[in-house]
Amino acid sequence: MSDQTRDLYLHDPFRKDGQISGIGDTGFPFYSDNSSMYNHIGSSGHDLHGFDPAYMSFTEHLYGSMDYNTQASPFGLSCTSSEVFFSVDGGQEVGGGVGESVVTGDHTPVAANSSVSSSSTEVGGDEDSGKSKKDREPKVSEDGVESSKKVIKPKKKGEKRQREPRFAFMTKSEVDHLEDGYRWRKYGQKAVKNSPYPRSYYRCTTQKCTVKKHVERSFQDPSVVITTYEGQHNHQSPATLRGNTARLLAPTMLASGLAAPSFPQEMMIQMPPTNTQGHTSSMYQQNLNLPQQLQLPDYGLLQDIVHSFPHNQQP
DNA sequence: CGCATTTGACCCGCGC
DNA sequence: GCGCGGGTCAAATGCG
Repeated sequence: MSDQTRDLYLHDPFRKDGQISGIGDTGFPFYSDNSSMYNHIGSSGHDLHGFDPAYMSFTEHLYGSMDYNTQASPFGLSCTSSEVFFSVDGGQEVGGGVGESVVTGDHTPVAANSSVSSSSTEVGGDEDSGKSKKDREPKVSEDGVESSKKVIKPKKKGEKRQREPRFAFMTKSEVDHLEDGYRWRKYGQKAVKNSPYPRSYYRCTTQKCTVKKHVERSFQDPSVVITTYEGQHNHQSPATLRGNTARLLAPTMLASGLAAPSFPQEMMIQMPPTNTQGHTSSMYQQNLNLPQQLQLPDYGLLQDIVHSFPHNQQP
């Protein structure tokens, strides 16, 4: 292959339809809307500089309006500081798919733009999306003997597997699995190509909740954990039920523009300051992938944040 | 004992 | 069509 850098992107969990999303030097994969307002970021080479302002705005707003004492952090993660890089895969089909990827120096991950073109409009599906493999049934031979191996569930042809909207963000943390107020069960782990660190797959343990997330560590910057959420909780966070109601932003909402938010508001609820496990999580906002017609519900903070970004998405 | 994690195998989509 | 990589399943195992 011509360039090694490209190889780094191969493990991009967001890669879809052959398109590779950009990744910063931490290997963080981002979907980004090519038509988004951050394209300039992607083309500035060492983009930290180019992106910094937006990044600062984002975090500043976060902490400006958030009760920092609660150690609240976006996404309800127990983090103490917050540099957050996150990206959303809203599943919106975006015209023109020229992706740009950026590699930056040092360990500051930087957004890279690429086309999102997330194939299937991910939003369309309800809870069943992404479950195409779910209905596996034990293979039973004609005489009723179950074959040892797993089986294929009947699935309609041409029925493309749909995915829930996803968003990802990076967190500087020593622990892989960040506490976010929900209960998760790990259901798989896979080695990530070109990375010494495995990716872990978690599923919300609440019944009927189909939210999943994967967590992997950046191989470029092992201190950075990349968390990708997929789906929408249909229940309240256990933390919430325990009486914690500090509100946080929903990245989802940022992502949104989506027909339906990927996450309920509960997602923004902060849980108790649980960062006792050594997260130093600073979260890096890497790439905000805002749809053009961003419709912001009444999430004041969110609006602030959004407004802090360059305004070239105005019609 | 019940629940969570580990882990190898399998399925699927995609690129070649 | 084949191979690869991502994602998921489920039996085995571990733990409180």
